[in-house]
Amino acid sequence: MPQLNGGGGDDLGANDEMISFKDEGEQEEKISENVSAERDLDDVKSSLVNESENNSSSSDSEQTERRPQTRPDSESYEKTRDYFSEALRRQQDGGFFKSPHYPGYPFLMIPDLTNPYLSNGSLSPSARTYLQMKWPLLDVPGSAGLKDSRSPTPGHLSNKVPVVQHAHHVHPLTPLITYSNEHFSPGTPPSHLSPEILDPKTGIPRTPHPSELSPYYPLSPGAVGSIAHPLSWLMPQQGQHMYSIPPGGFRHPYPALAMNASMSSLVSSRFSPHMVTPPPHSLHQTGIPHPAIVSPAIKQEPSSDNISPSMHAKSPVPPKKEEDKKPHIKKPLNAFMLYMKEMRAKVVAECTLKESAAINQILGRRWHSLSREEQAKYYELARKERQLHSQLYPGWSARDNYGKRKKRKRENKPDSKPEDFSIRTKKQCVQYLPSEKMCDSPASSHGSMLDSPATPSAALASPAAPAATHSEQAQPLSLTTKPEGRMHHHFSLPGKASGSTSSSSSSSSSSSSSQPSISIPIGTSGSQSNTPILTRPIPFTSLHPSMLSPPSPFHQAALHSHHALFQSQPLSLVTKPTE
DNA sequence: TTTCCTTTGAAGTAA
DNA sequence: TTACTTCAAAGGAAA
Repeated sequence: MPQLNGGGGDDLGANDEMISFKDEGEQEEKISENVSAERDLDDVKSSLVNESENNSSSSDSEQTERRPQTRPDSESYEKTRDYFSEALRRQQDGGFFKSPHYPGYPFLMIPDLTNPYLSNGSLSPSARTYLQMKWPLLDVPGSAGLKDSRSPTPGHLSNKVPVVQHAHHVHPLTPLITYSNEHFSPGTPPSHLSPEILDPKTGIPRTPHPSELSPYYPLSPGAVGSIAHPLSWLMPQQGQHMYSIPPGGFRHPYPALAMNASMSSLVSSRFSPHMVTPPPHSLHQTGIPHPAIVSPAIKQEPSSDNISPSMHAKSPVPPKKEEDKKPHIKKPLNAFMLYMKEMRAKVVAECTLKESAAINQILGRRWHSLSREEQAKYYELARKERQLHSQLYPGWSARDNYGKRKKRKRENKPDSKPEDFSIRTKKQCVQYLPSEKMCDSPASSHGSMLDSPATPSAALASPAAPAATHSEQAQPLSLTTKPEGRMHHHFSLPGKASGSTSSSSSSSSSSSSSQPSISIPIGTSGSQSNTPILTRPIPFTSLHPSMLSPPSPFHQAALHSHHALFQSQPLSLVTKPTE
């Protein structure tokens, strides 16, 4: 098991985030991955060709058209974020991470800047990218960056899937750039790096109008004039603050001073000037969003009672008004979210599915099918994101976002029996994954959490709950059926159960079981419960046959086909009486 | 137009 | 410490 950095206190997600599982299908998966990698490599190549073609032509008019001048901030940076995610994916698929140099760090997170050169003496692409991110004005050999003055912007991205890839420009930490990729995007250099843009019609370089900065600096309509200088981020003494500081958010008077060296190096390229001198108030002066910031205008999440007391206390402006201006700082993405962002497009392309719920189910299974190394890189990314986020918003707390989203109607109705899952599940189990579209994840065939009885609990182990308790591991695989109508086939596995799953379970449990559904035990947080009582109903048809429980002939057939898997695991069939 | 769905993980709260 | 809740992304579906 790869050890991540010895696991210090701040090393969230390192050792304990490893999900250890393996099954007999892993080899096969690897093979297919290699094939896929080759294919993706070809994609990268072709995309690069397309990119140059697009660059040389003014054919991005379509993209330009779909790029509103006053694009919502969030959209812009989300696109950019996607862009990076996609780029990251391609870079990975391109084999960049196929052979991690550091077993303990299977995911090469940060190039060794002290030696950002490849063995042959050339500057590694990632290092180049990083250098450019770190020192945007640094003229890095290799043309990786500055040539991008004309490179496509996030606006070139399609709505769903980034079209243009800059795989060779993108740093593996691209998800981290989400907090500032508008400004430091390697593939989309900020305007201060390329003060000239090409007139799409004439091709003549010209100074962009502020409104044209939106792809890079998605400005809120009223904030355009706030930009003092394109290089203001490098000139804090006269520039504006690029990143919004949550009202009352900074409890640390000098957030930048709280940075550790590594983080400051990581962050400095993007944030330091602004971190050093927090703005006098919460307003995002430039309107330049941080990816983690959602303008209230975009995401209406009102009610003054949502504002943290500290915000009330520290802000002279009335809560109502402040609320309007207060940016919504989003939570940093966790590992799975990063993975989702990266893989969603792929899954969508493969499966022709569009419903995110279904996609997410697949992604969830794929997530479990990932090797430890693959997961590790996402955990590491997530860790970096959290670090970066915490450095960016030292005073921010996840609690700040509590109540900003409409509470889901879920959970046990007060008048319903808490243990009655079948009654509790009001909503229909959507047939997310039609059988003919069982574009399944490797998980189902290569050892998803369900298919890996060998080490199921390990596969389900949460980073937060690194090692499933012994009791969990020892728990027999139980199949629980519920008779009739609201029958649930509880395919109970010993498992992880992230604490969050309780919420998921709650929401899921609101699913009606008019269709047979399979319930994956969620328990609670890995070490929290030894008894997987709670189950998460999964749409019956959304599951791979291997995930089906035996009661029905179909289930049995499926089970039979996977008997080998189950043979290795204690199996108990439990019929739950109707309650 | 808003919320739900669905996933996992992180972080928060309550007991 | 444990158990539970909320939110992060995504976008079609449903209300």
